[in-house]
Amino acid sequence: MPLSLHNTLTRKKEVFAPIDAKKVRMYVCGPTVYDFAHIGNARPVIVFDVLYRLLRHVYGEAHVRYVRNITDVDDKINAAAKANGENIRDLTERTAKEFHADTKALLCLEPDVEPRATEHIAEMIAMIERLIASGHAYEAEKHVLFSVQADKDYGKLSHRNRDEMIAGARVEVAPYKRDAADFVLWKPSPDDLPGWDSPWGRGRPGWHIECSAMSEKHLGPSFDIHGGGLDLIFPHHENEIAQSECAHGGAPFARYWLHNGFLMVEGAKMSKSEGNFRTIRDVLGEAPGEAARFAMLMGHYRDPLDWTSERLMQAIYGLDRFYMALRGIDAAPAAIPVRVLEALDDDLNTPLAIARLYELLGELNTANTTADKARWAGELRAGGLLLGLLQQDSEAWLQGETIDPNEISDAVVKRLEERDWIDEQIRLRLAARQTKNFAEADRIRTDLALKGIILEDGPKGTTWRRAG
RNA sequence: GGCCGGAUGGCAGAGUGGCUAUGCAGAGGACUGCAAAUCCUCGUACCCGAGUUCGAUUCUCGGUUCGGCCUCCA
Repeated sequence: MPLSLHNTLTRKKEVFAPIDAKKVRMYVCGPTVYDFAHIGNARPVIVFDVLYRLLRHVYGEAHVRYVRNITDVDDKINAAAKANGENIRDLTERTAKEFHADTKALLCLEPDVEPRATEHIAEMIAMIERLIASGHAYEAEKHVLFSVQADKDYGKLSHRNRDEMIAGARVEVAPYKRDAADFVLWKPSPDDLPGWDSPWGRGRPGWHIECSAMSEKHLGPSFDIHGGGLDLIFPHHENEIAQSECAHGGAPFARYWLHNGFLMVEGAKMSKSEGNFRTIRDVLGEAPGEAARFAMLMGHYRDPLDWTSERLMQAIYGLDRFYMALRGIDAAPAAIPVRVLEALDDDLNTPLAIARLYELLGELNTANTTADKARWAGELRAGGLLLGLLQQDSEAWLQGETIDPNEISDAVVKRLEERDWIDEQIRLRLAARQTKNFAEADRIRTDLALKGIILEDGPKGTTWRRAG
């Protein structure tokens, strides 16, 4: 079954066919680095990571190029830097670093290229000049504006026409605009804000132009997939299309547009005033990154997703079951199971893919022979691969984070001591059981349970894990 | 006001014009010194109304409701 993706451009599911199968190209709008990323920002990062993994599987790792930008020039950044009295550059560097730590914890692969807006100012200026030359943009009072009337295709992504846009009550018409729908490509910067010399004076770019300039540089004028949040369809992506296609003499920009749905927290829209604002860092304090990732993929990427503690608990419990079943089994190498691939091929149906993983779990748990167990464990591991799940060691998941012996710290020493202590308790309990002193054995079990350690007696001896 | 997307059992969440989703929770059973894990068995479903059809949760229309976007804001 071929890979099919829902294309916002046509509002239909279409079979995916890249321009060049040897060079599949994807661009995803990345973060504006002014503060910790929130859990809503994590959604596209995880979703498109799954798509990236899938594309690499289908076309080969060397034949996929994934570009995700970092917006490091923006009015929100300027405002945030002013608010904390921080140097703008320091703020963007620090925030970008935190973002990388977050994505790593969420088990996302790094994009092939992560261009920054401030490093592509020259490309943006060049593109703006081309737009002016071709009559699609004009200068007015040190601003450069894109002329919507000059683009007959304007509105094809969001499916709205110019009149409908003007009908919106919230349009504010700047006096220098020829048309209310025109948007800024370049605007003047005062001395206390970031700015670059340009043919129109010292200034900074408008929001949309960076993606057009960076995608052109790193992927070429036409490429395969462009992704981002649903809220970016209009105006951001619509304007990107306008800029790029007009700058490229009408050559089609991205062919498949993918948009992930919105995220709510505990049934309500996430906002600082509601008190339910949740950063990725907050979530990582509540659960391991793999659980957050699993929780995110439990919903289909285009549907709204309600981020609740209940969902996170279910994800943790689900991973507990998978890793418990995989524990102690030497998984046989396996290809990605067809049933999982099929689910993902159908417009990234991750909830169905997860259901298929549960089917494999059932097979594993009911397998009778060592060979069968090895086989199903292998399929399960392989099935988790494209989802970025089930790749770690079972003990590491069940007993807490892995301990890096190279990292000597009080915390690590304490954890190692705790492990020795637990092993000792298990030995004592075993001795008690052998003399049928069950009261003592149960006392040890209860004692550990109170500390969140669950003992499990198996045919090969007693193992332990932390309670979810 | 305009454009768009949802609505499935207690919860999460797939899918289909007639036939088991899957997971959690719940009920019963097996196994077990206890526990954990696992296995087996069992309820409860497709927002409302009309239409198309032999038959609709699945298609069409209308309604209700939730959510998103409507210009510098992820």
